Amino acid sequence: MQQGQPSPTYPATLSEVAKLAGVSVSTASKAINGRGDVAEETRRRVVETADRIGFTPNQLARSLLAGRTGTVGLLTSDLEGRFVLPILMGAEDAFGAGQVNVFLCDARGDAIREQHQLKALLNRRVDGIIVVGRQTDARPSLGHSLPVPVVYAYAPSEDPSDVSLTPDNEAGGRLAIEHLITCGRSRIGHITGDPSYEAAHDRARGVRQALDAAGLELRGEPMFSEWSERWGRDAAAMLLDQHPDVDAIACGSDQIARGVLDTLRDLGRRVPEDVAVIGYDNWEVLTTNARPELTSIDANLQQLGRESARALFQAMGPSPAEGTGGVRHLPVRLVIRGSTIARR
Amino acid sequence: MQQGQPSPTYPATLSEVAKLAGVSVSTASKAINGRGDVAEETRRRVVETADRIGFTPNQLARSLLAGRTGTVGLLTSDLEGRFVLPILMGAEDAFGAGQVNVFLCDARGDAIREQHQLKALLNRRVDGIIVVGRQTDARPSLGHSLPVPVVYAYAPSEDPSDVSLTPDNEAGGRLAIEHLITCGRSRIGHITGDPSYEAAHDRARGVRQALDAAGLELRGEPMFSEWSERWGRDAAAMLLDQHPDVDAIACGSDQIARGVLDTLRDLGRRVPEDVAVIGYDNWEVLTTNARPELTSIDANLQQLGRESARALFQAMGPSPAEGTGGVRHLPVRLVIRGSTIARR
DNA sequence: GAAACCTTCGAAACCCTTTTCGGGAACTCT
DNA sequence: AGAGTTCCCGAAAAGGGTTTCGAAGGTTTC
Repeated sequence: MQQGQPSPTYPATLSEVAKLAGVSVSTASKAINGRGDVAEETRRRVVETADRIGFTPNQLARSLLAGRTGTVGLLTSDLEGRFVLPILMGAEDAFGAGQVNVFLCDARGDAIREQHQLKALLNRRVDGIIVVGRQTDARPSLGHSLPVPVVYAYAPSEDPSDVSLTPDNEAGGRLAIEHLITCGRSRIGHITGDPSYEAAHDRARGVRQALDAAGLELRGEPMFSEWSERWGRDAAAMLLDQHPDVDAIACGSDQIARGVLDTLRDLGRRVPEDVAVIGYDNWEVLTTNARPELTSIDANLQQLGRESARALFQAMGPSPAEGTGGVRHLPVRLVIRGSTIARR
Repeated sequence: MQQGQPSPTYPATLSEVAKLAGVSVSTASKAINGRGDVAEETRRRVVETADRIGFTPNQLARSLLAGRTGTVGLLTSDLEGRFVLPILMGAEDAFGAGQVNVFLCDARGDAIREQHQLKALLNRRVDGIIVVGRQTDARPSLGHSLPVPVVYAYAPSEDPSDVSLTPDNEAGGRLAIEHLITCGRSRIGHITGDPSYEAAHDRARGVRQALDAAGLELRGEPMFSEWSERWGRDAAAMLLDQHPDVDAIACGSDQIARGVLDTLRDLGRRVPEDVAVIGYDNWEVLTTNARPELTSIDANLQQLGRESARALFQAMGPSPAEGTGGVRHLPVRLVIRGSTIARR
């Protein structure tokens, strides 16, 4: 079935519309785009014809002429897409759906591949590029010899004259501790992840700052290892062994927090009555299914995406607004659930 | 700093290369693309010049002429990207990185928005479209009046003459049960998710088939509700209450399996010694951090992406190979971990 | 020496749309 | 009636590359 039937071809071209309407291509163009002087009757006839045969202008030809394509490249090395997808959605929002389309390229963490993808994007004449990393550690700049503006999201560029947007992890650490203090806690431990991630140190620094500000001391040292539930379980056991009096644990990720919750349950400590627990990332699949549900810090990634898109848009515009370079740290948000405040 | 310095412009055009090399544009084109008759010495000179000024052909112009753009649209309504990203990566693999670029559009589950995005993709003259759903339930076809081929991945099209690729959930259900039987289990329960998902029923059907084939009976009925840990916990409690003798539980998702594991632990049942547990999806963040690590069924999504890309490529080619329509169910894979076989 | 042939290069058309500019027709004013 | 306006419309160029075809020049053959 269906065979032999030629697949429909692309919509008619402007010249076909013009021929059918009995005008020249230039008149047809002007009639459709509402530009120039075209008699009302002619315009109506052209538009009608265009509608009838389903004419839509070829963006390729339009882009070639205009020098702008209305496309943006999203160059990522975030294999899982936990960061890149909210950012993509935010970008789509900011650009207005359908106005700008996004080429998504995954460099798989490979610098060679990244160069390759970059070149492909430039050959397609994208109007701008957003680079999304998978860590908040600074990454090498793509350089300033590119013909289009670049915005670095999540992972900032090493070059301070680039435009970078990244979540404010330090503020996140502070926010977590301030919340715990508000909940009446004072004997607080901190279990976090891989020490090779700057995010871990930034959050730990925020934790310290908030504790200092409140005149409190951390129970033990911040515990670094890896971003896993397993480590969360093990670390919680160690922490409770050395500091049995802790009444709150701030965690560097939701995964770690899940592990911490497991250990607390195993040891018969009630959450949040005996020990409050707060996670980080607000990864819903983990937070909303925990027992009890997990309070967490949300990095507002979709917002980050919107802001990145806005910054790029700004840089793509006619007046690129000098001096906007540097790393912008975007605010994070506390999401309160049952692991820090008992359900009434 | 940096201000006043004009941002670098796009690379030189072919005519500039031609002028510098002292030849015509047509000769330059032929020299660079290795076509036509060009003297070796001339070719060398042109290529050298092109390299020197960093010439790369403008894909827009090339596409306009060729009628093919080397771009593909990925139209998704999978908000979380759990399915779309492996598929995207598989597609990139199959196309060859840099050869084909992918426009990723998120329709947010809105049909109007989908039409909008579709139109935008067609105006950009994509060579083909992959539609990715977030469920394996059949979805409305985009129709056959499109100028480019369409492949439906994960969510098949309702129209059997469309090309659809989806994981074989029935086989997955069978595979899970066969594995449990191999592990020596015979008193098996099945806890699964939202009954409005066809995937839940397909998997349950596979479970039945494998049990029938082995002459076994399911303990109780398959339990449907939602794809959450919470439901997994509650359902496991109910199942163990009514059928205390179960020695294995097949779960409809990894989230449910995590909940089941929690309840088993609370009730003091050892896993896998007393009760074996198997999940579904092989969502690594959940499976590898469970206690014990969770055996699961992997839908091979990256493979699905590769196959989708291949199918699209085939359909995009000169001989679209009639009669390839219909739903292809791709094989799934068992990933064995500690929740079904005790560590030695 | 002329005819036939080969090699190499360039002019021009083409893809599709937008925009500029000029010209024709109708109309108004003196 | 002739000059000056106004109103529409179309020819042409531009954007950057590819391809076809013909021409120029040199070489071989009779």
